Amino acid sequence: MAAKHDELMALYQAMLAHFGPQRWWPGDGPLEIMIGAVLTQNTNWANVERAIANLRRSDLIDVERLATCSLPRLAEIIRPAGYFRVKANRLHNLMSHVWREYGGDLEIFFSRSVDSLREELLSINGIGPETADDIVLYAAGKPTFVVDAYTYRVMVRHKLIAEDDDYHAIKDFFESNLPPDVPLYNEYHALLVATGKNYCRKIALCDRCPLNRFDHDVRLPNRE
DNA sequence: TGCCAGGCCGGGT
DNA sequence: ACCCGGCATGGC
Repeated sequence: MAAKHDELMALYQAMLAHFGPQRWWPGDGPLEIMIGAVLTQNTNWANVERAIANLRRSDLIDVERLATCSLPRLAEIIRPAGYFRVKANRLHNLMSHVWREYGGDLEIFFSRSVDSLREELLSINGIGPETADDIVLYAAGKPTFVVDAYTYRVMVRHKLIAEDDDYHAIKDFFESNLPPDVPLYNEYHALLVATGKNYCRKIALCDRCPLNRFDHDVRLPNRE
């Protein structure tokens, strides 16, 4: 436990020293964070920002209006985010749930244990483990560790996890070796994203990838 | 020009 | 229990 904790903190400090504080989530308020979490599924954040700007222009940063907006109209508004018909459904599912069950009151929705909130989010069609954890950590401000493609890429590259570890195994590795500290989980995930963007995508090619320079530039722990 | 981006679901084996 | 195709825009 202690050894893994130290390695994880060394990685954290290396990333922080190189990239500086990321100050996530790059969105305004809990509701926009929830919206962004859905829209950014497998999608570049720049496109998500356009979609959110459209929602603002249409005065749709609102649980009730999102829950009652027609799907074709919602889809057209979020078009720049890609997968727009799928995401219109997912956004609608999420907002309808919060509207129906909590009258759109996020404070009430978030007033429960991490596990209870996470399970409830996962029960909504279109909300998978990463989107649920994004919402729990960044919108609700509760300690859950977010795992995504960049997390996997960085952690496998440094042999801190196995290639066939699944979402829960990776999440559990962090949570078992770090204290449940919200600011730490927040910044850690954001730094993994900043770092992961600079790693080549195909692990098999990594040894010859020029971006391996980050092993030295950043002085990330590099276990051979 | 083709590849990539902060997933998730549903159907087939 | 896996494996896979589908979903889609915009930037480099």
